[in-house]
Amino acid sequence: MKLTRRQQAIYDYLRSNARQFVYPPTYDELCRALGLSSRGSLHKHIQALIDAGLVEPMAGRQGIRLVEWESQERGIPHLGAIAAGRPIEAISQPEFLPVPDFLISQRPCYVLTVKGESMIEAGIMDGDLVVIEERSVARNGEIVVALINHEEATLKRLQDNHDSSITLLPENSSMEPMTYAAEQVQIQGVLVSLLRRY
Amino acid sequence: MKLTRRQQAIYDYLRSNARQFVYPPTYDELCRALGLSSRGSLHKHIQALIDAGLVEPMAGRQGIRLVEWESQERGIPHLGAIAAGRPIEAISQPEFLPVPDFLISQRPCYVLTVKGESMIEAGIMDGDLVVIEERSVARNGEIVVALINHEEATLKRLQDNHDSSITLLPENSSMEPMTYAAEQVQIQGVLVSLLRRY
DNA sequence: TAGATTGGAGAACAATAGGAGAACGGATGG
DNA sequence: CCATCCGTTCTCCTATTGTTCTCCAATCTA
Repeated sequence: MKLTRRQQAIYDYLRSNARQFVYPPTYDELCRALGLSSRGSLHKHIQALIDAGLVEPMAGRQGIRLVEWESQERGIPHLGAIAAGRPIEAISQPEFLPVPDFLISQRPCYVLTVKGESMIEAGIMDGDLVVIEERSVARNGEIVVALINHEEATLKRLQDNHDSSITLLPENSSMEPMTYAAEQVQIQGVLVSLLRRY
Repeated sequence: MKLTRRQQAIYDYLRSNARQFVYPPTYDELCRALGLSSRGSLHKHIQALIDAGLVEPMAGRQGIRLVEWESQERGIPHLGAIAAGRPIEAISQPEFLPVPDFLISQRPCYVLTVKGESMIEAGIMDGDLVVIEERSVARNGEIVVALINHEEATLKRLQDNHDSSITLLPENSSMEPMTYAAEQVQIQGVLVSLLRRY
């Protein structure tokens, strides 16, 4: 069964913001978060998600509400791999990693696998997992996921030149910094932590 | 069985404040702590937690109350900091970090904070947290916590020269490998993963 | 243009989660 | 034996929550 636009939006919201709610949200809370003023309206959408098997109601029939589909471990989605100069290589079905709280921020996060050596001098190696906070603005010096010309994604240190141009600095002395017009570069997230398995 | 909001909140409270109570708390004490004025109300919630197997009543049937369910994952102990050339600088009271399963090994592990830059070319920076598997033997090429002359601890890559001598390789081109007689070097653990906060 | 679909507002309803408070009975200590 | 303390059980109450309905606007579609 196919979802309507709004149903998809609500489902996406639940998936990416499940972590924000300490306890499973009530309809009222979701309404507020989604900008609705009627529980009845929400209920129709949620019901559609339940019918589609994407969400399930809480066991205790009331007082509390629904739960994310793969409820239990509210992990961070591992969305794919990022290699300098290419779009993010998405995994078809994101895997959810149980990243501990002290390695994530308050806002929605996701995990990417780093491909390549462009940040090697910042201690970010090929194959490392990076936790990225979803954000469209960043401060100078932060390491960001940037989308260039709406197609290439890359992980670089940000340098805002304050003249409508932005320079992305690799941390690899064999690579050159690249400067772009500000409108060519979109910030997609900011590095908050790093995980590496040996 | 899933918990209601209040049950979850009470359970969270018990988990995070278990240490405050020298003796297991009475219902009255819990009521005061939780802002309740009726033991009866509390009892309903506690009973739900008992049914869910999250808490169990004290053996001594009366006078005392419930006990934290011990099976909760405690996490990995953060034992202190390791700086090349010094003993491990222990924290007086180890903090337990909830490290996810995919970042630890089957055997006992602990966490150290890395001080210094001696492994910087292996992507291990000053301030990083390293998860170490407790082990007294290691293979060539593994990164190990080694104790030298029973006093200096250091994190280095291991090279067994197979002639009763061992070389510890820093990953920093401005530092020199050090070679020791095999009996001077004790392996204390092997690096299994790395965590870094930005 | 007419009908169907989608998305939302708001009222009304039934169920219960959550709490208050009283009472009971076992245990304990003097 | 009495005074307490403490877990337990009971009844009663209320605000909140999920649910169902009806009504309406905007958009899509034939």
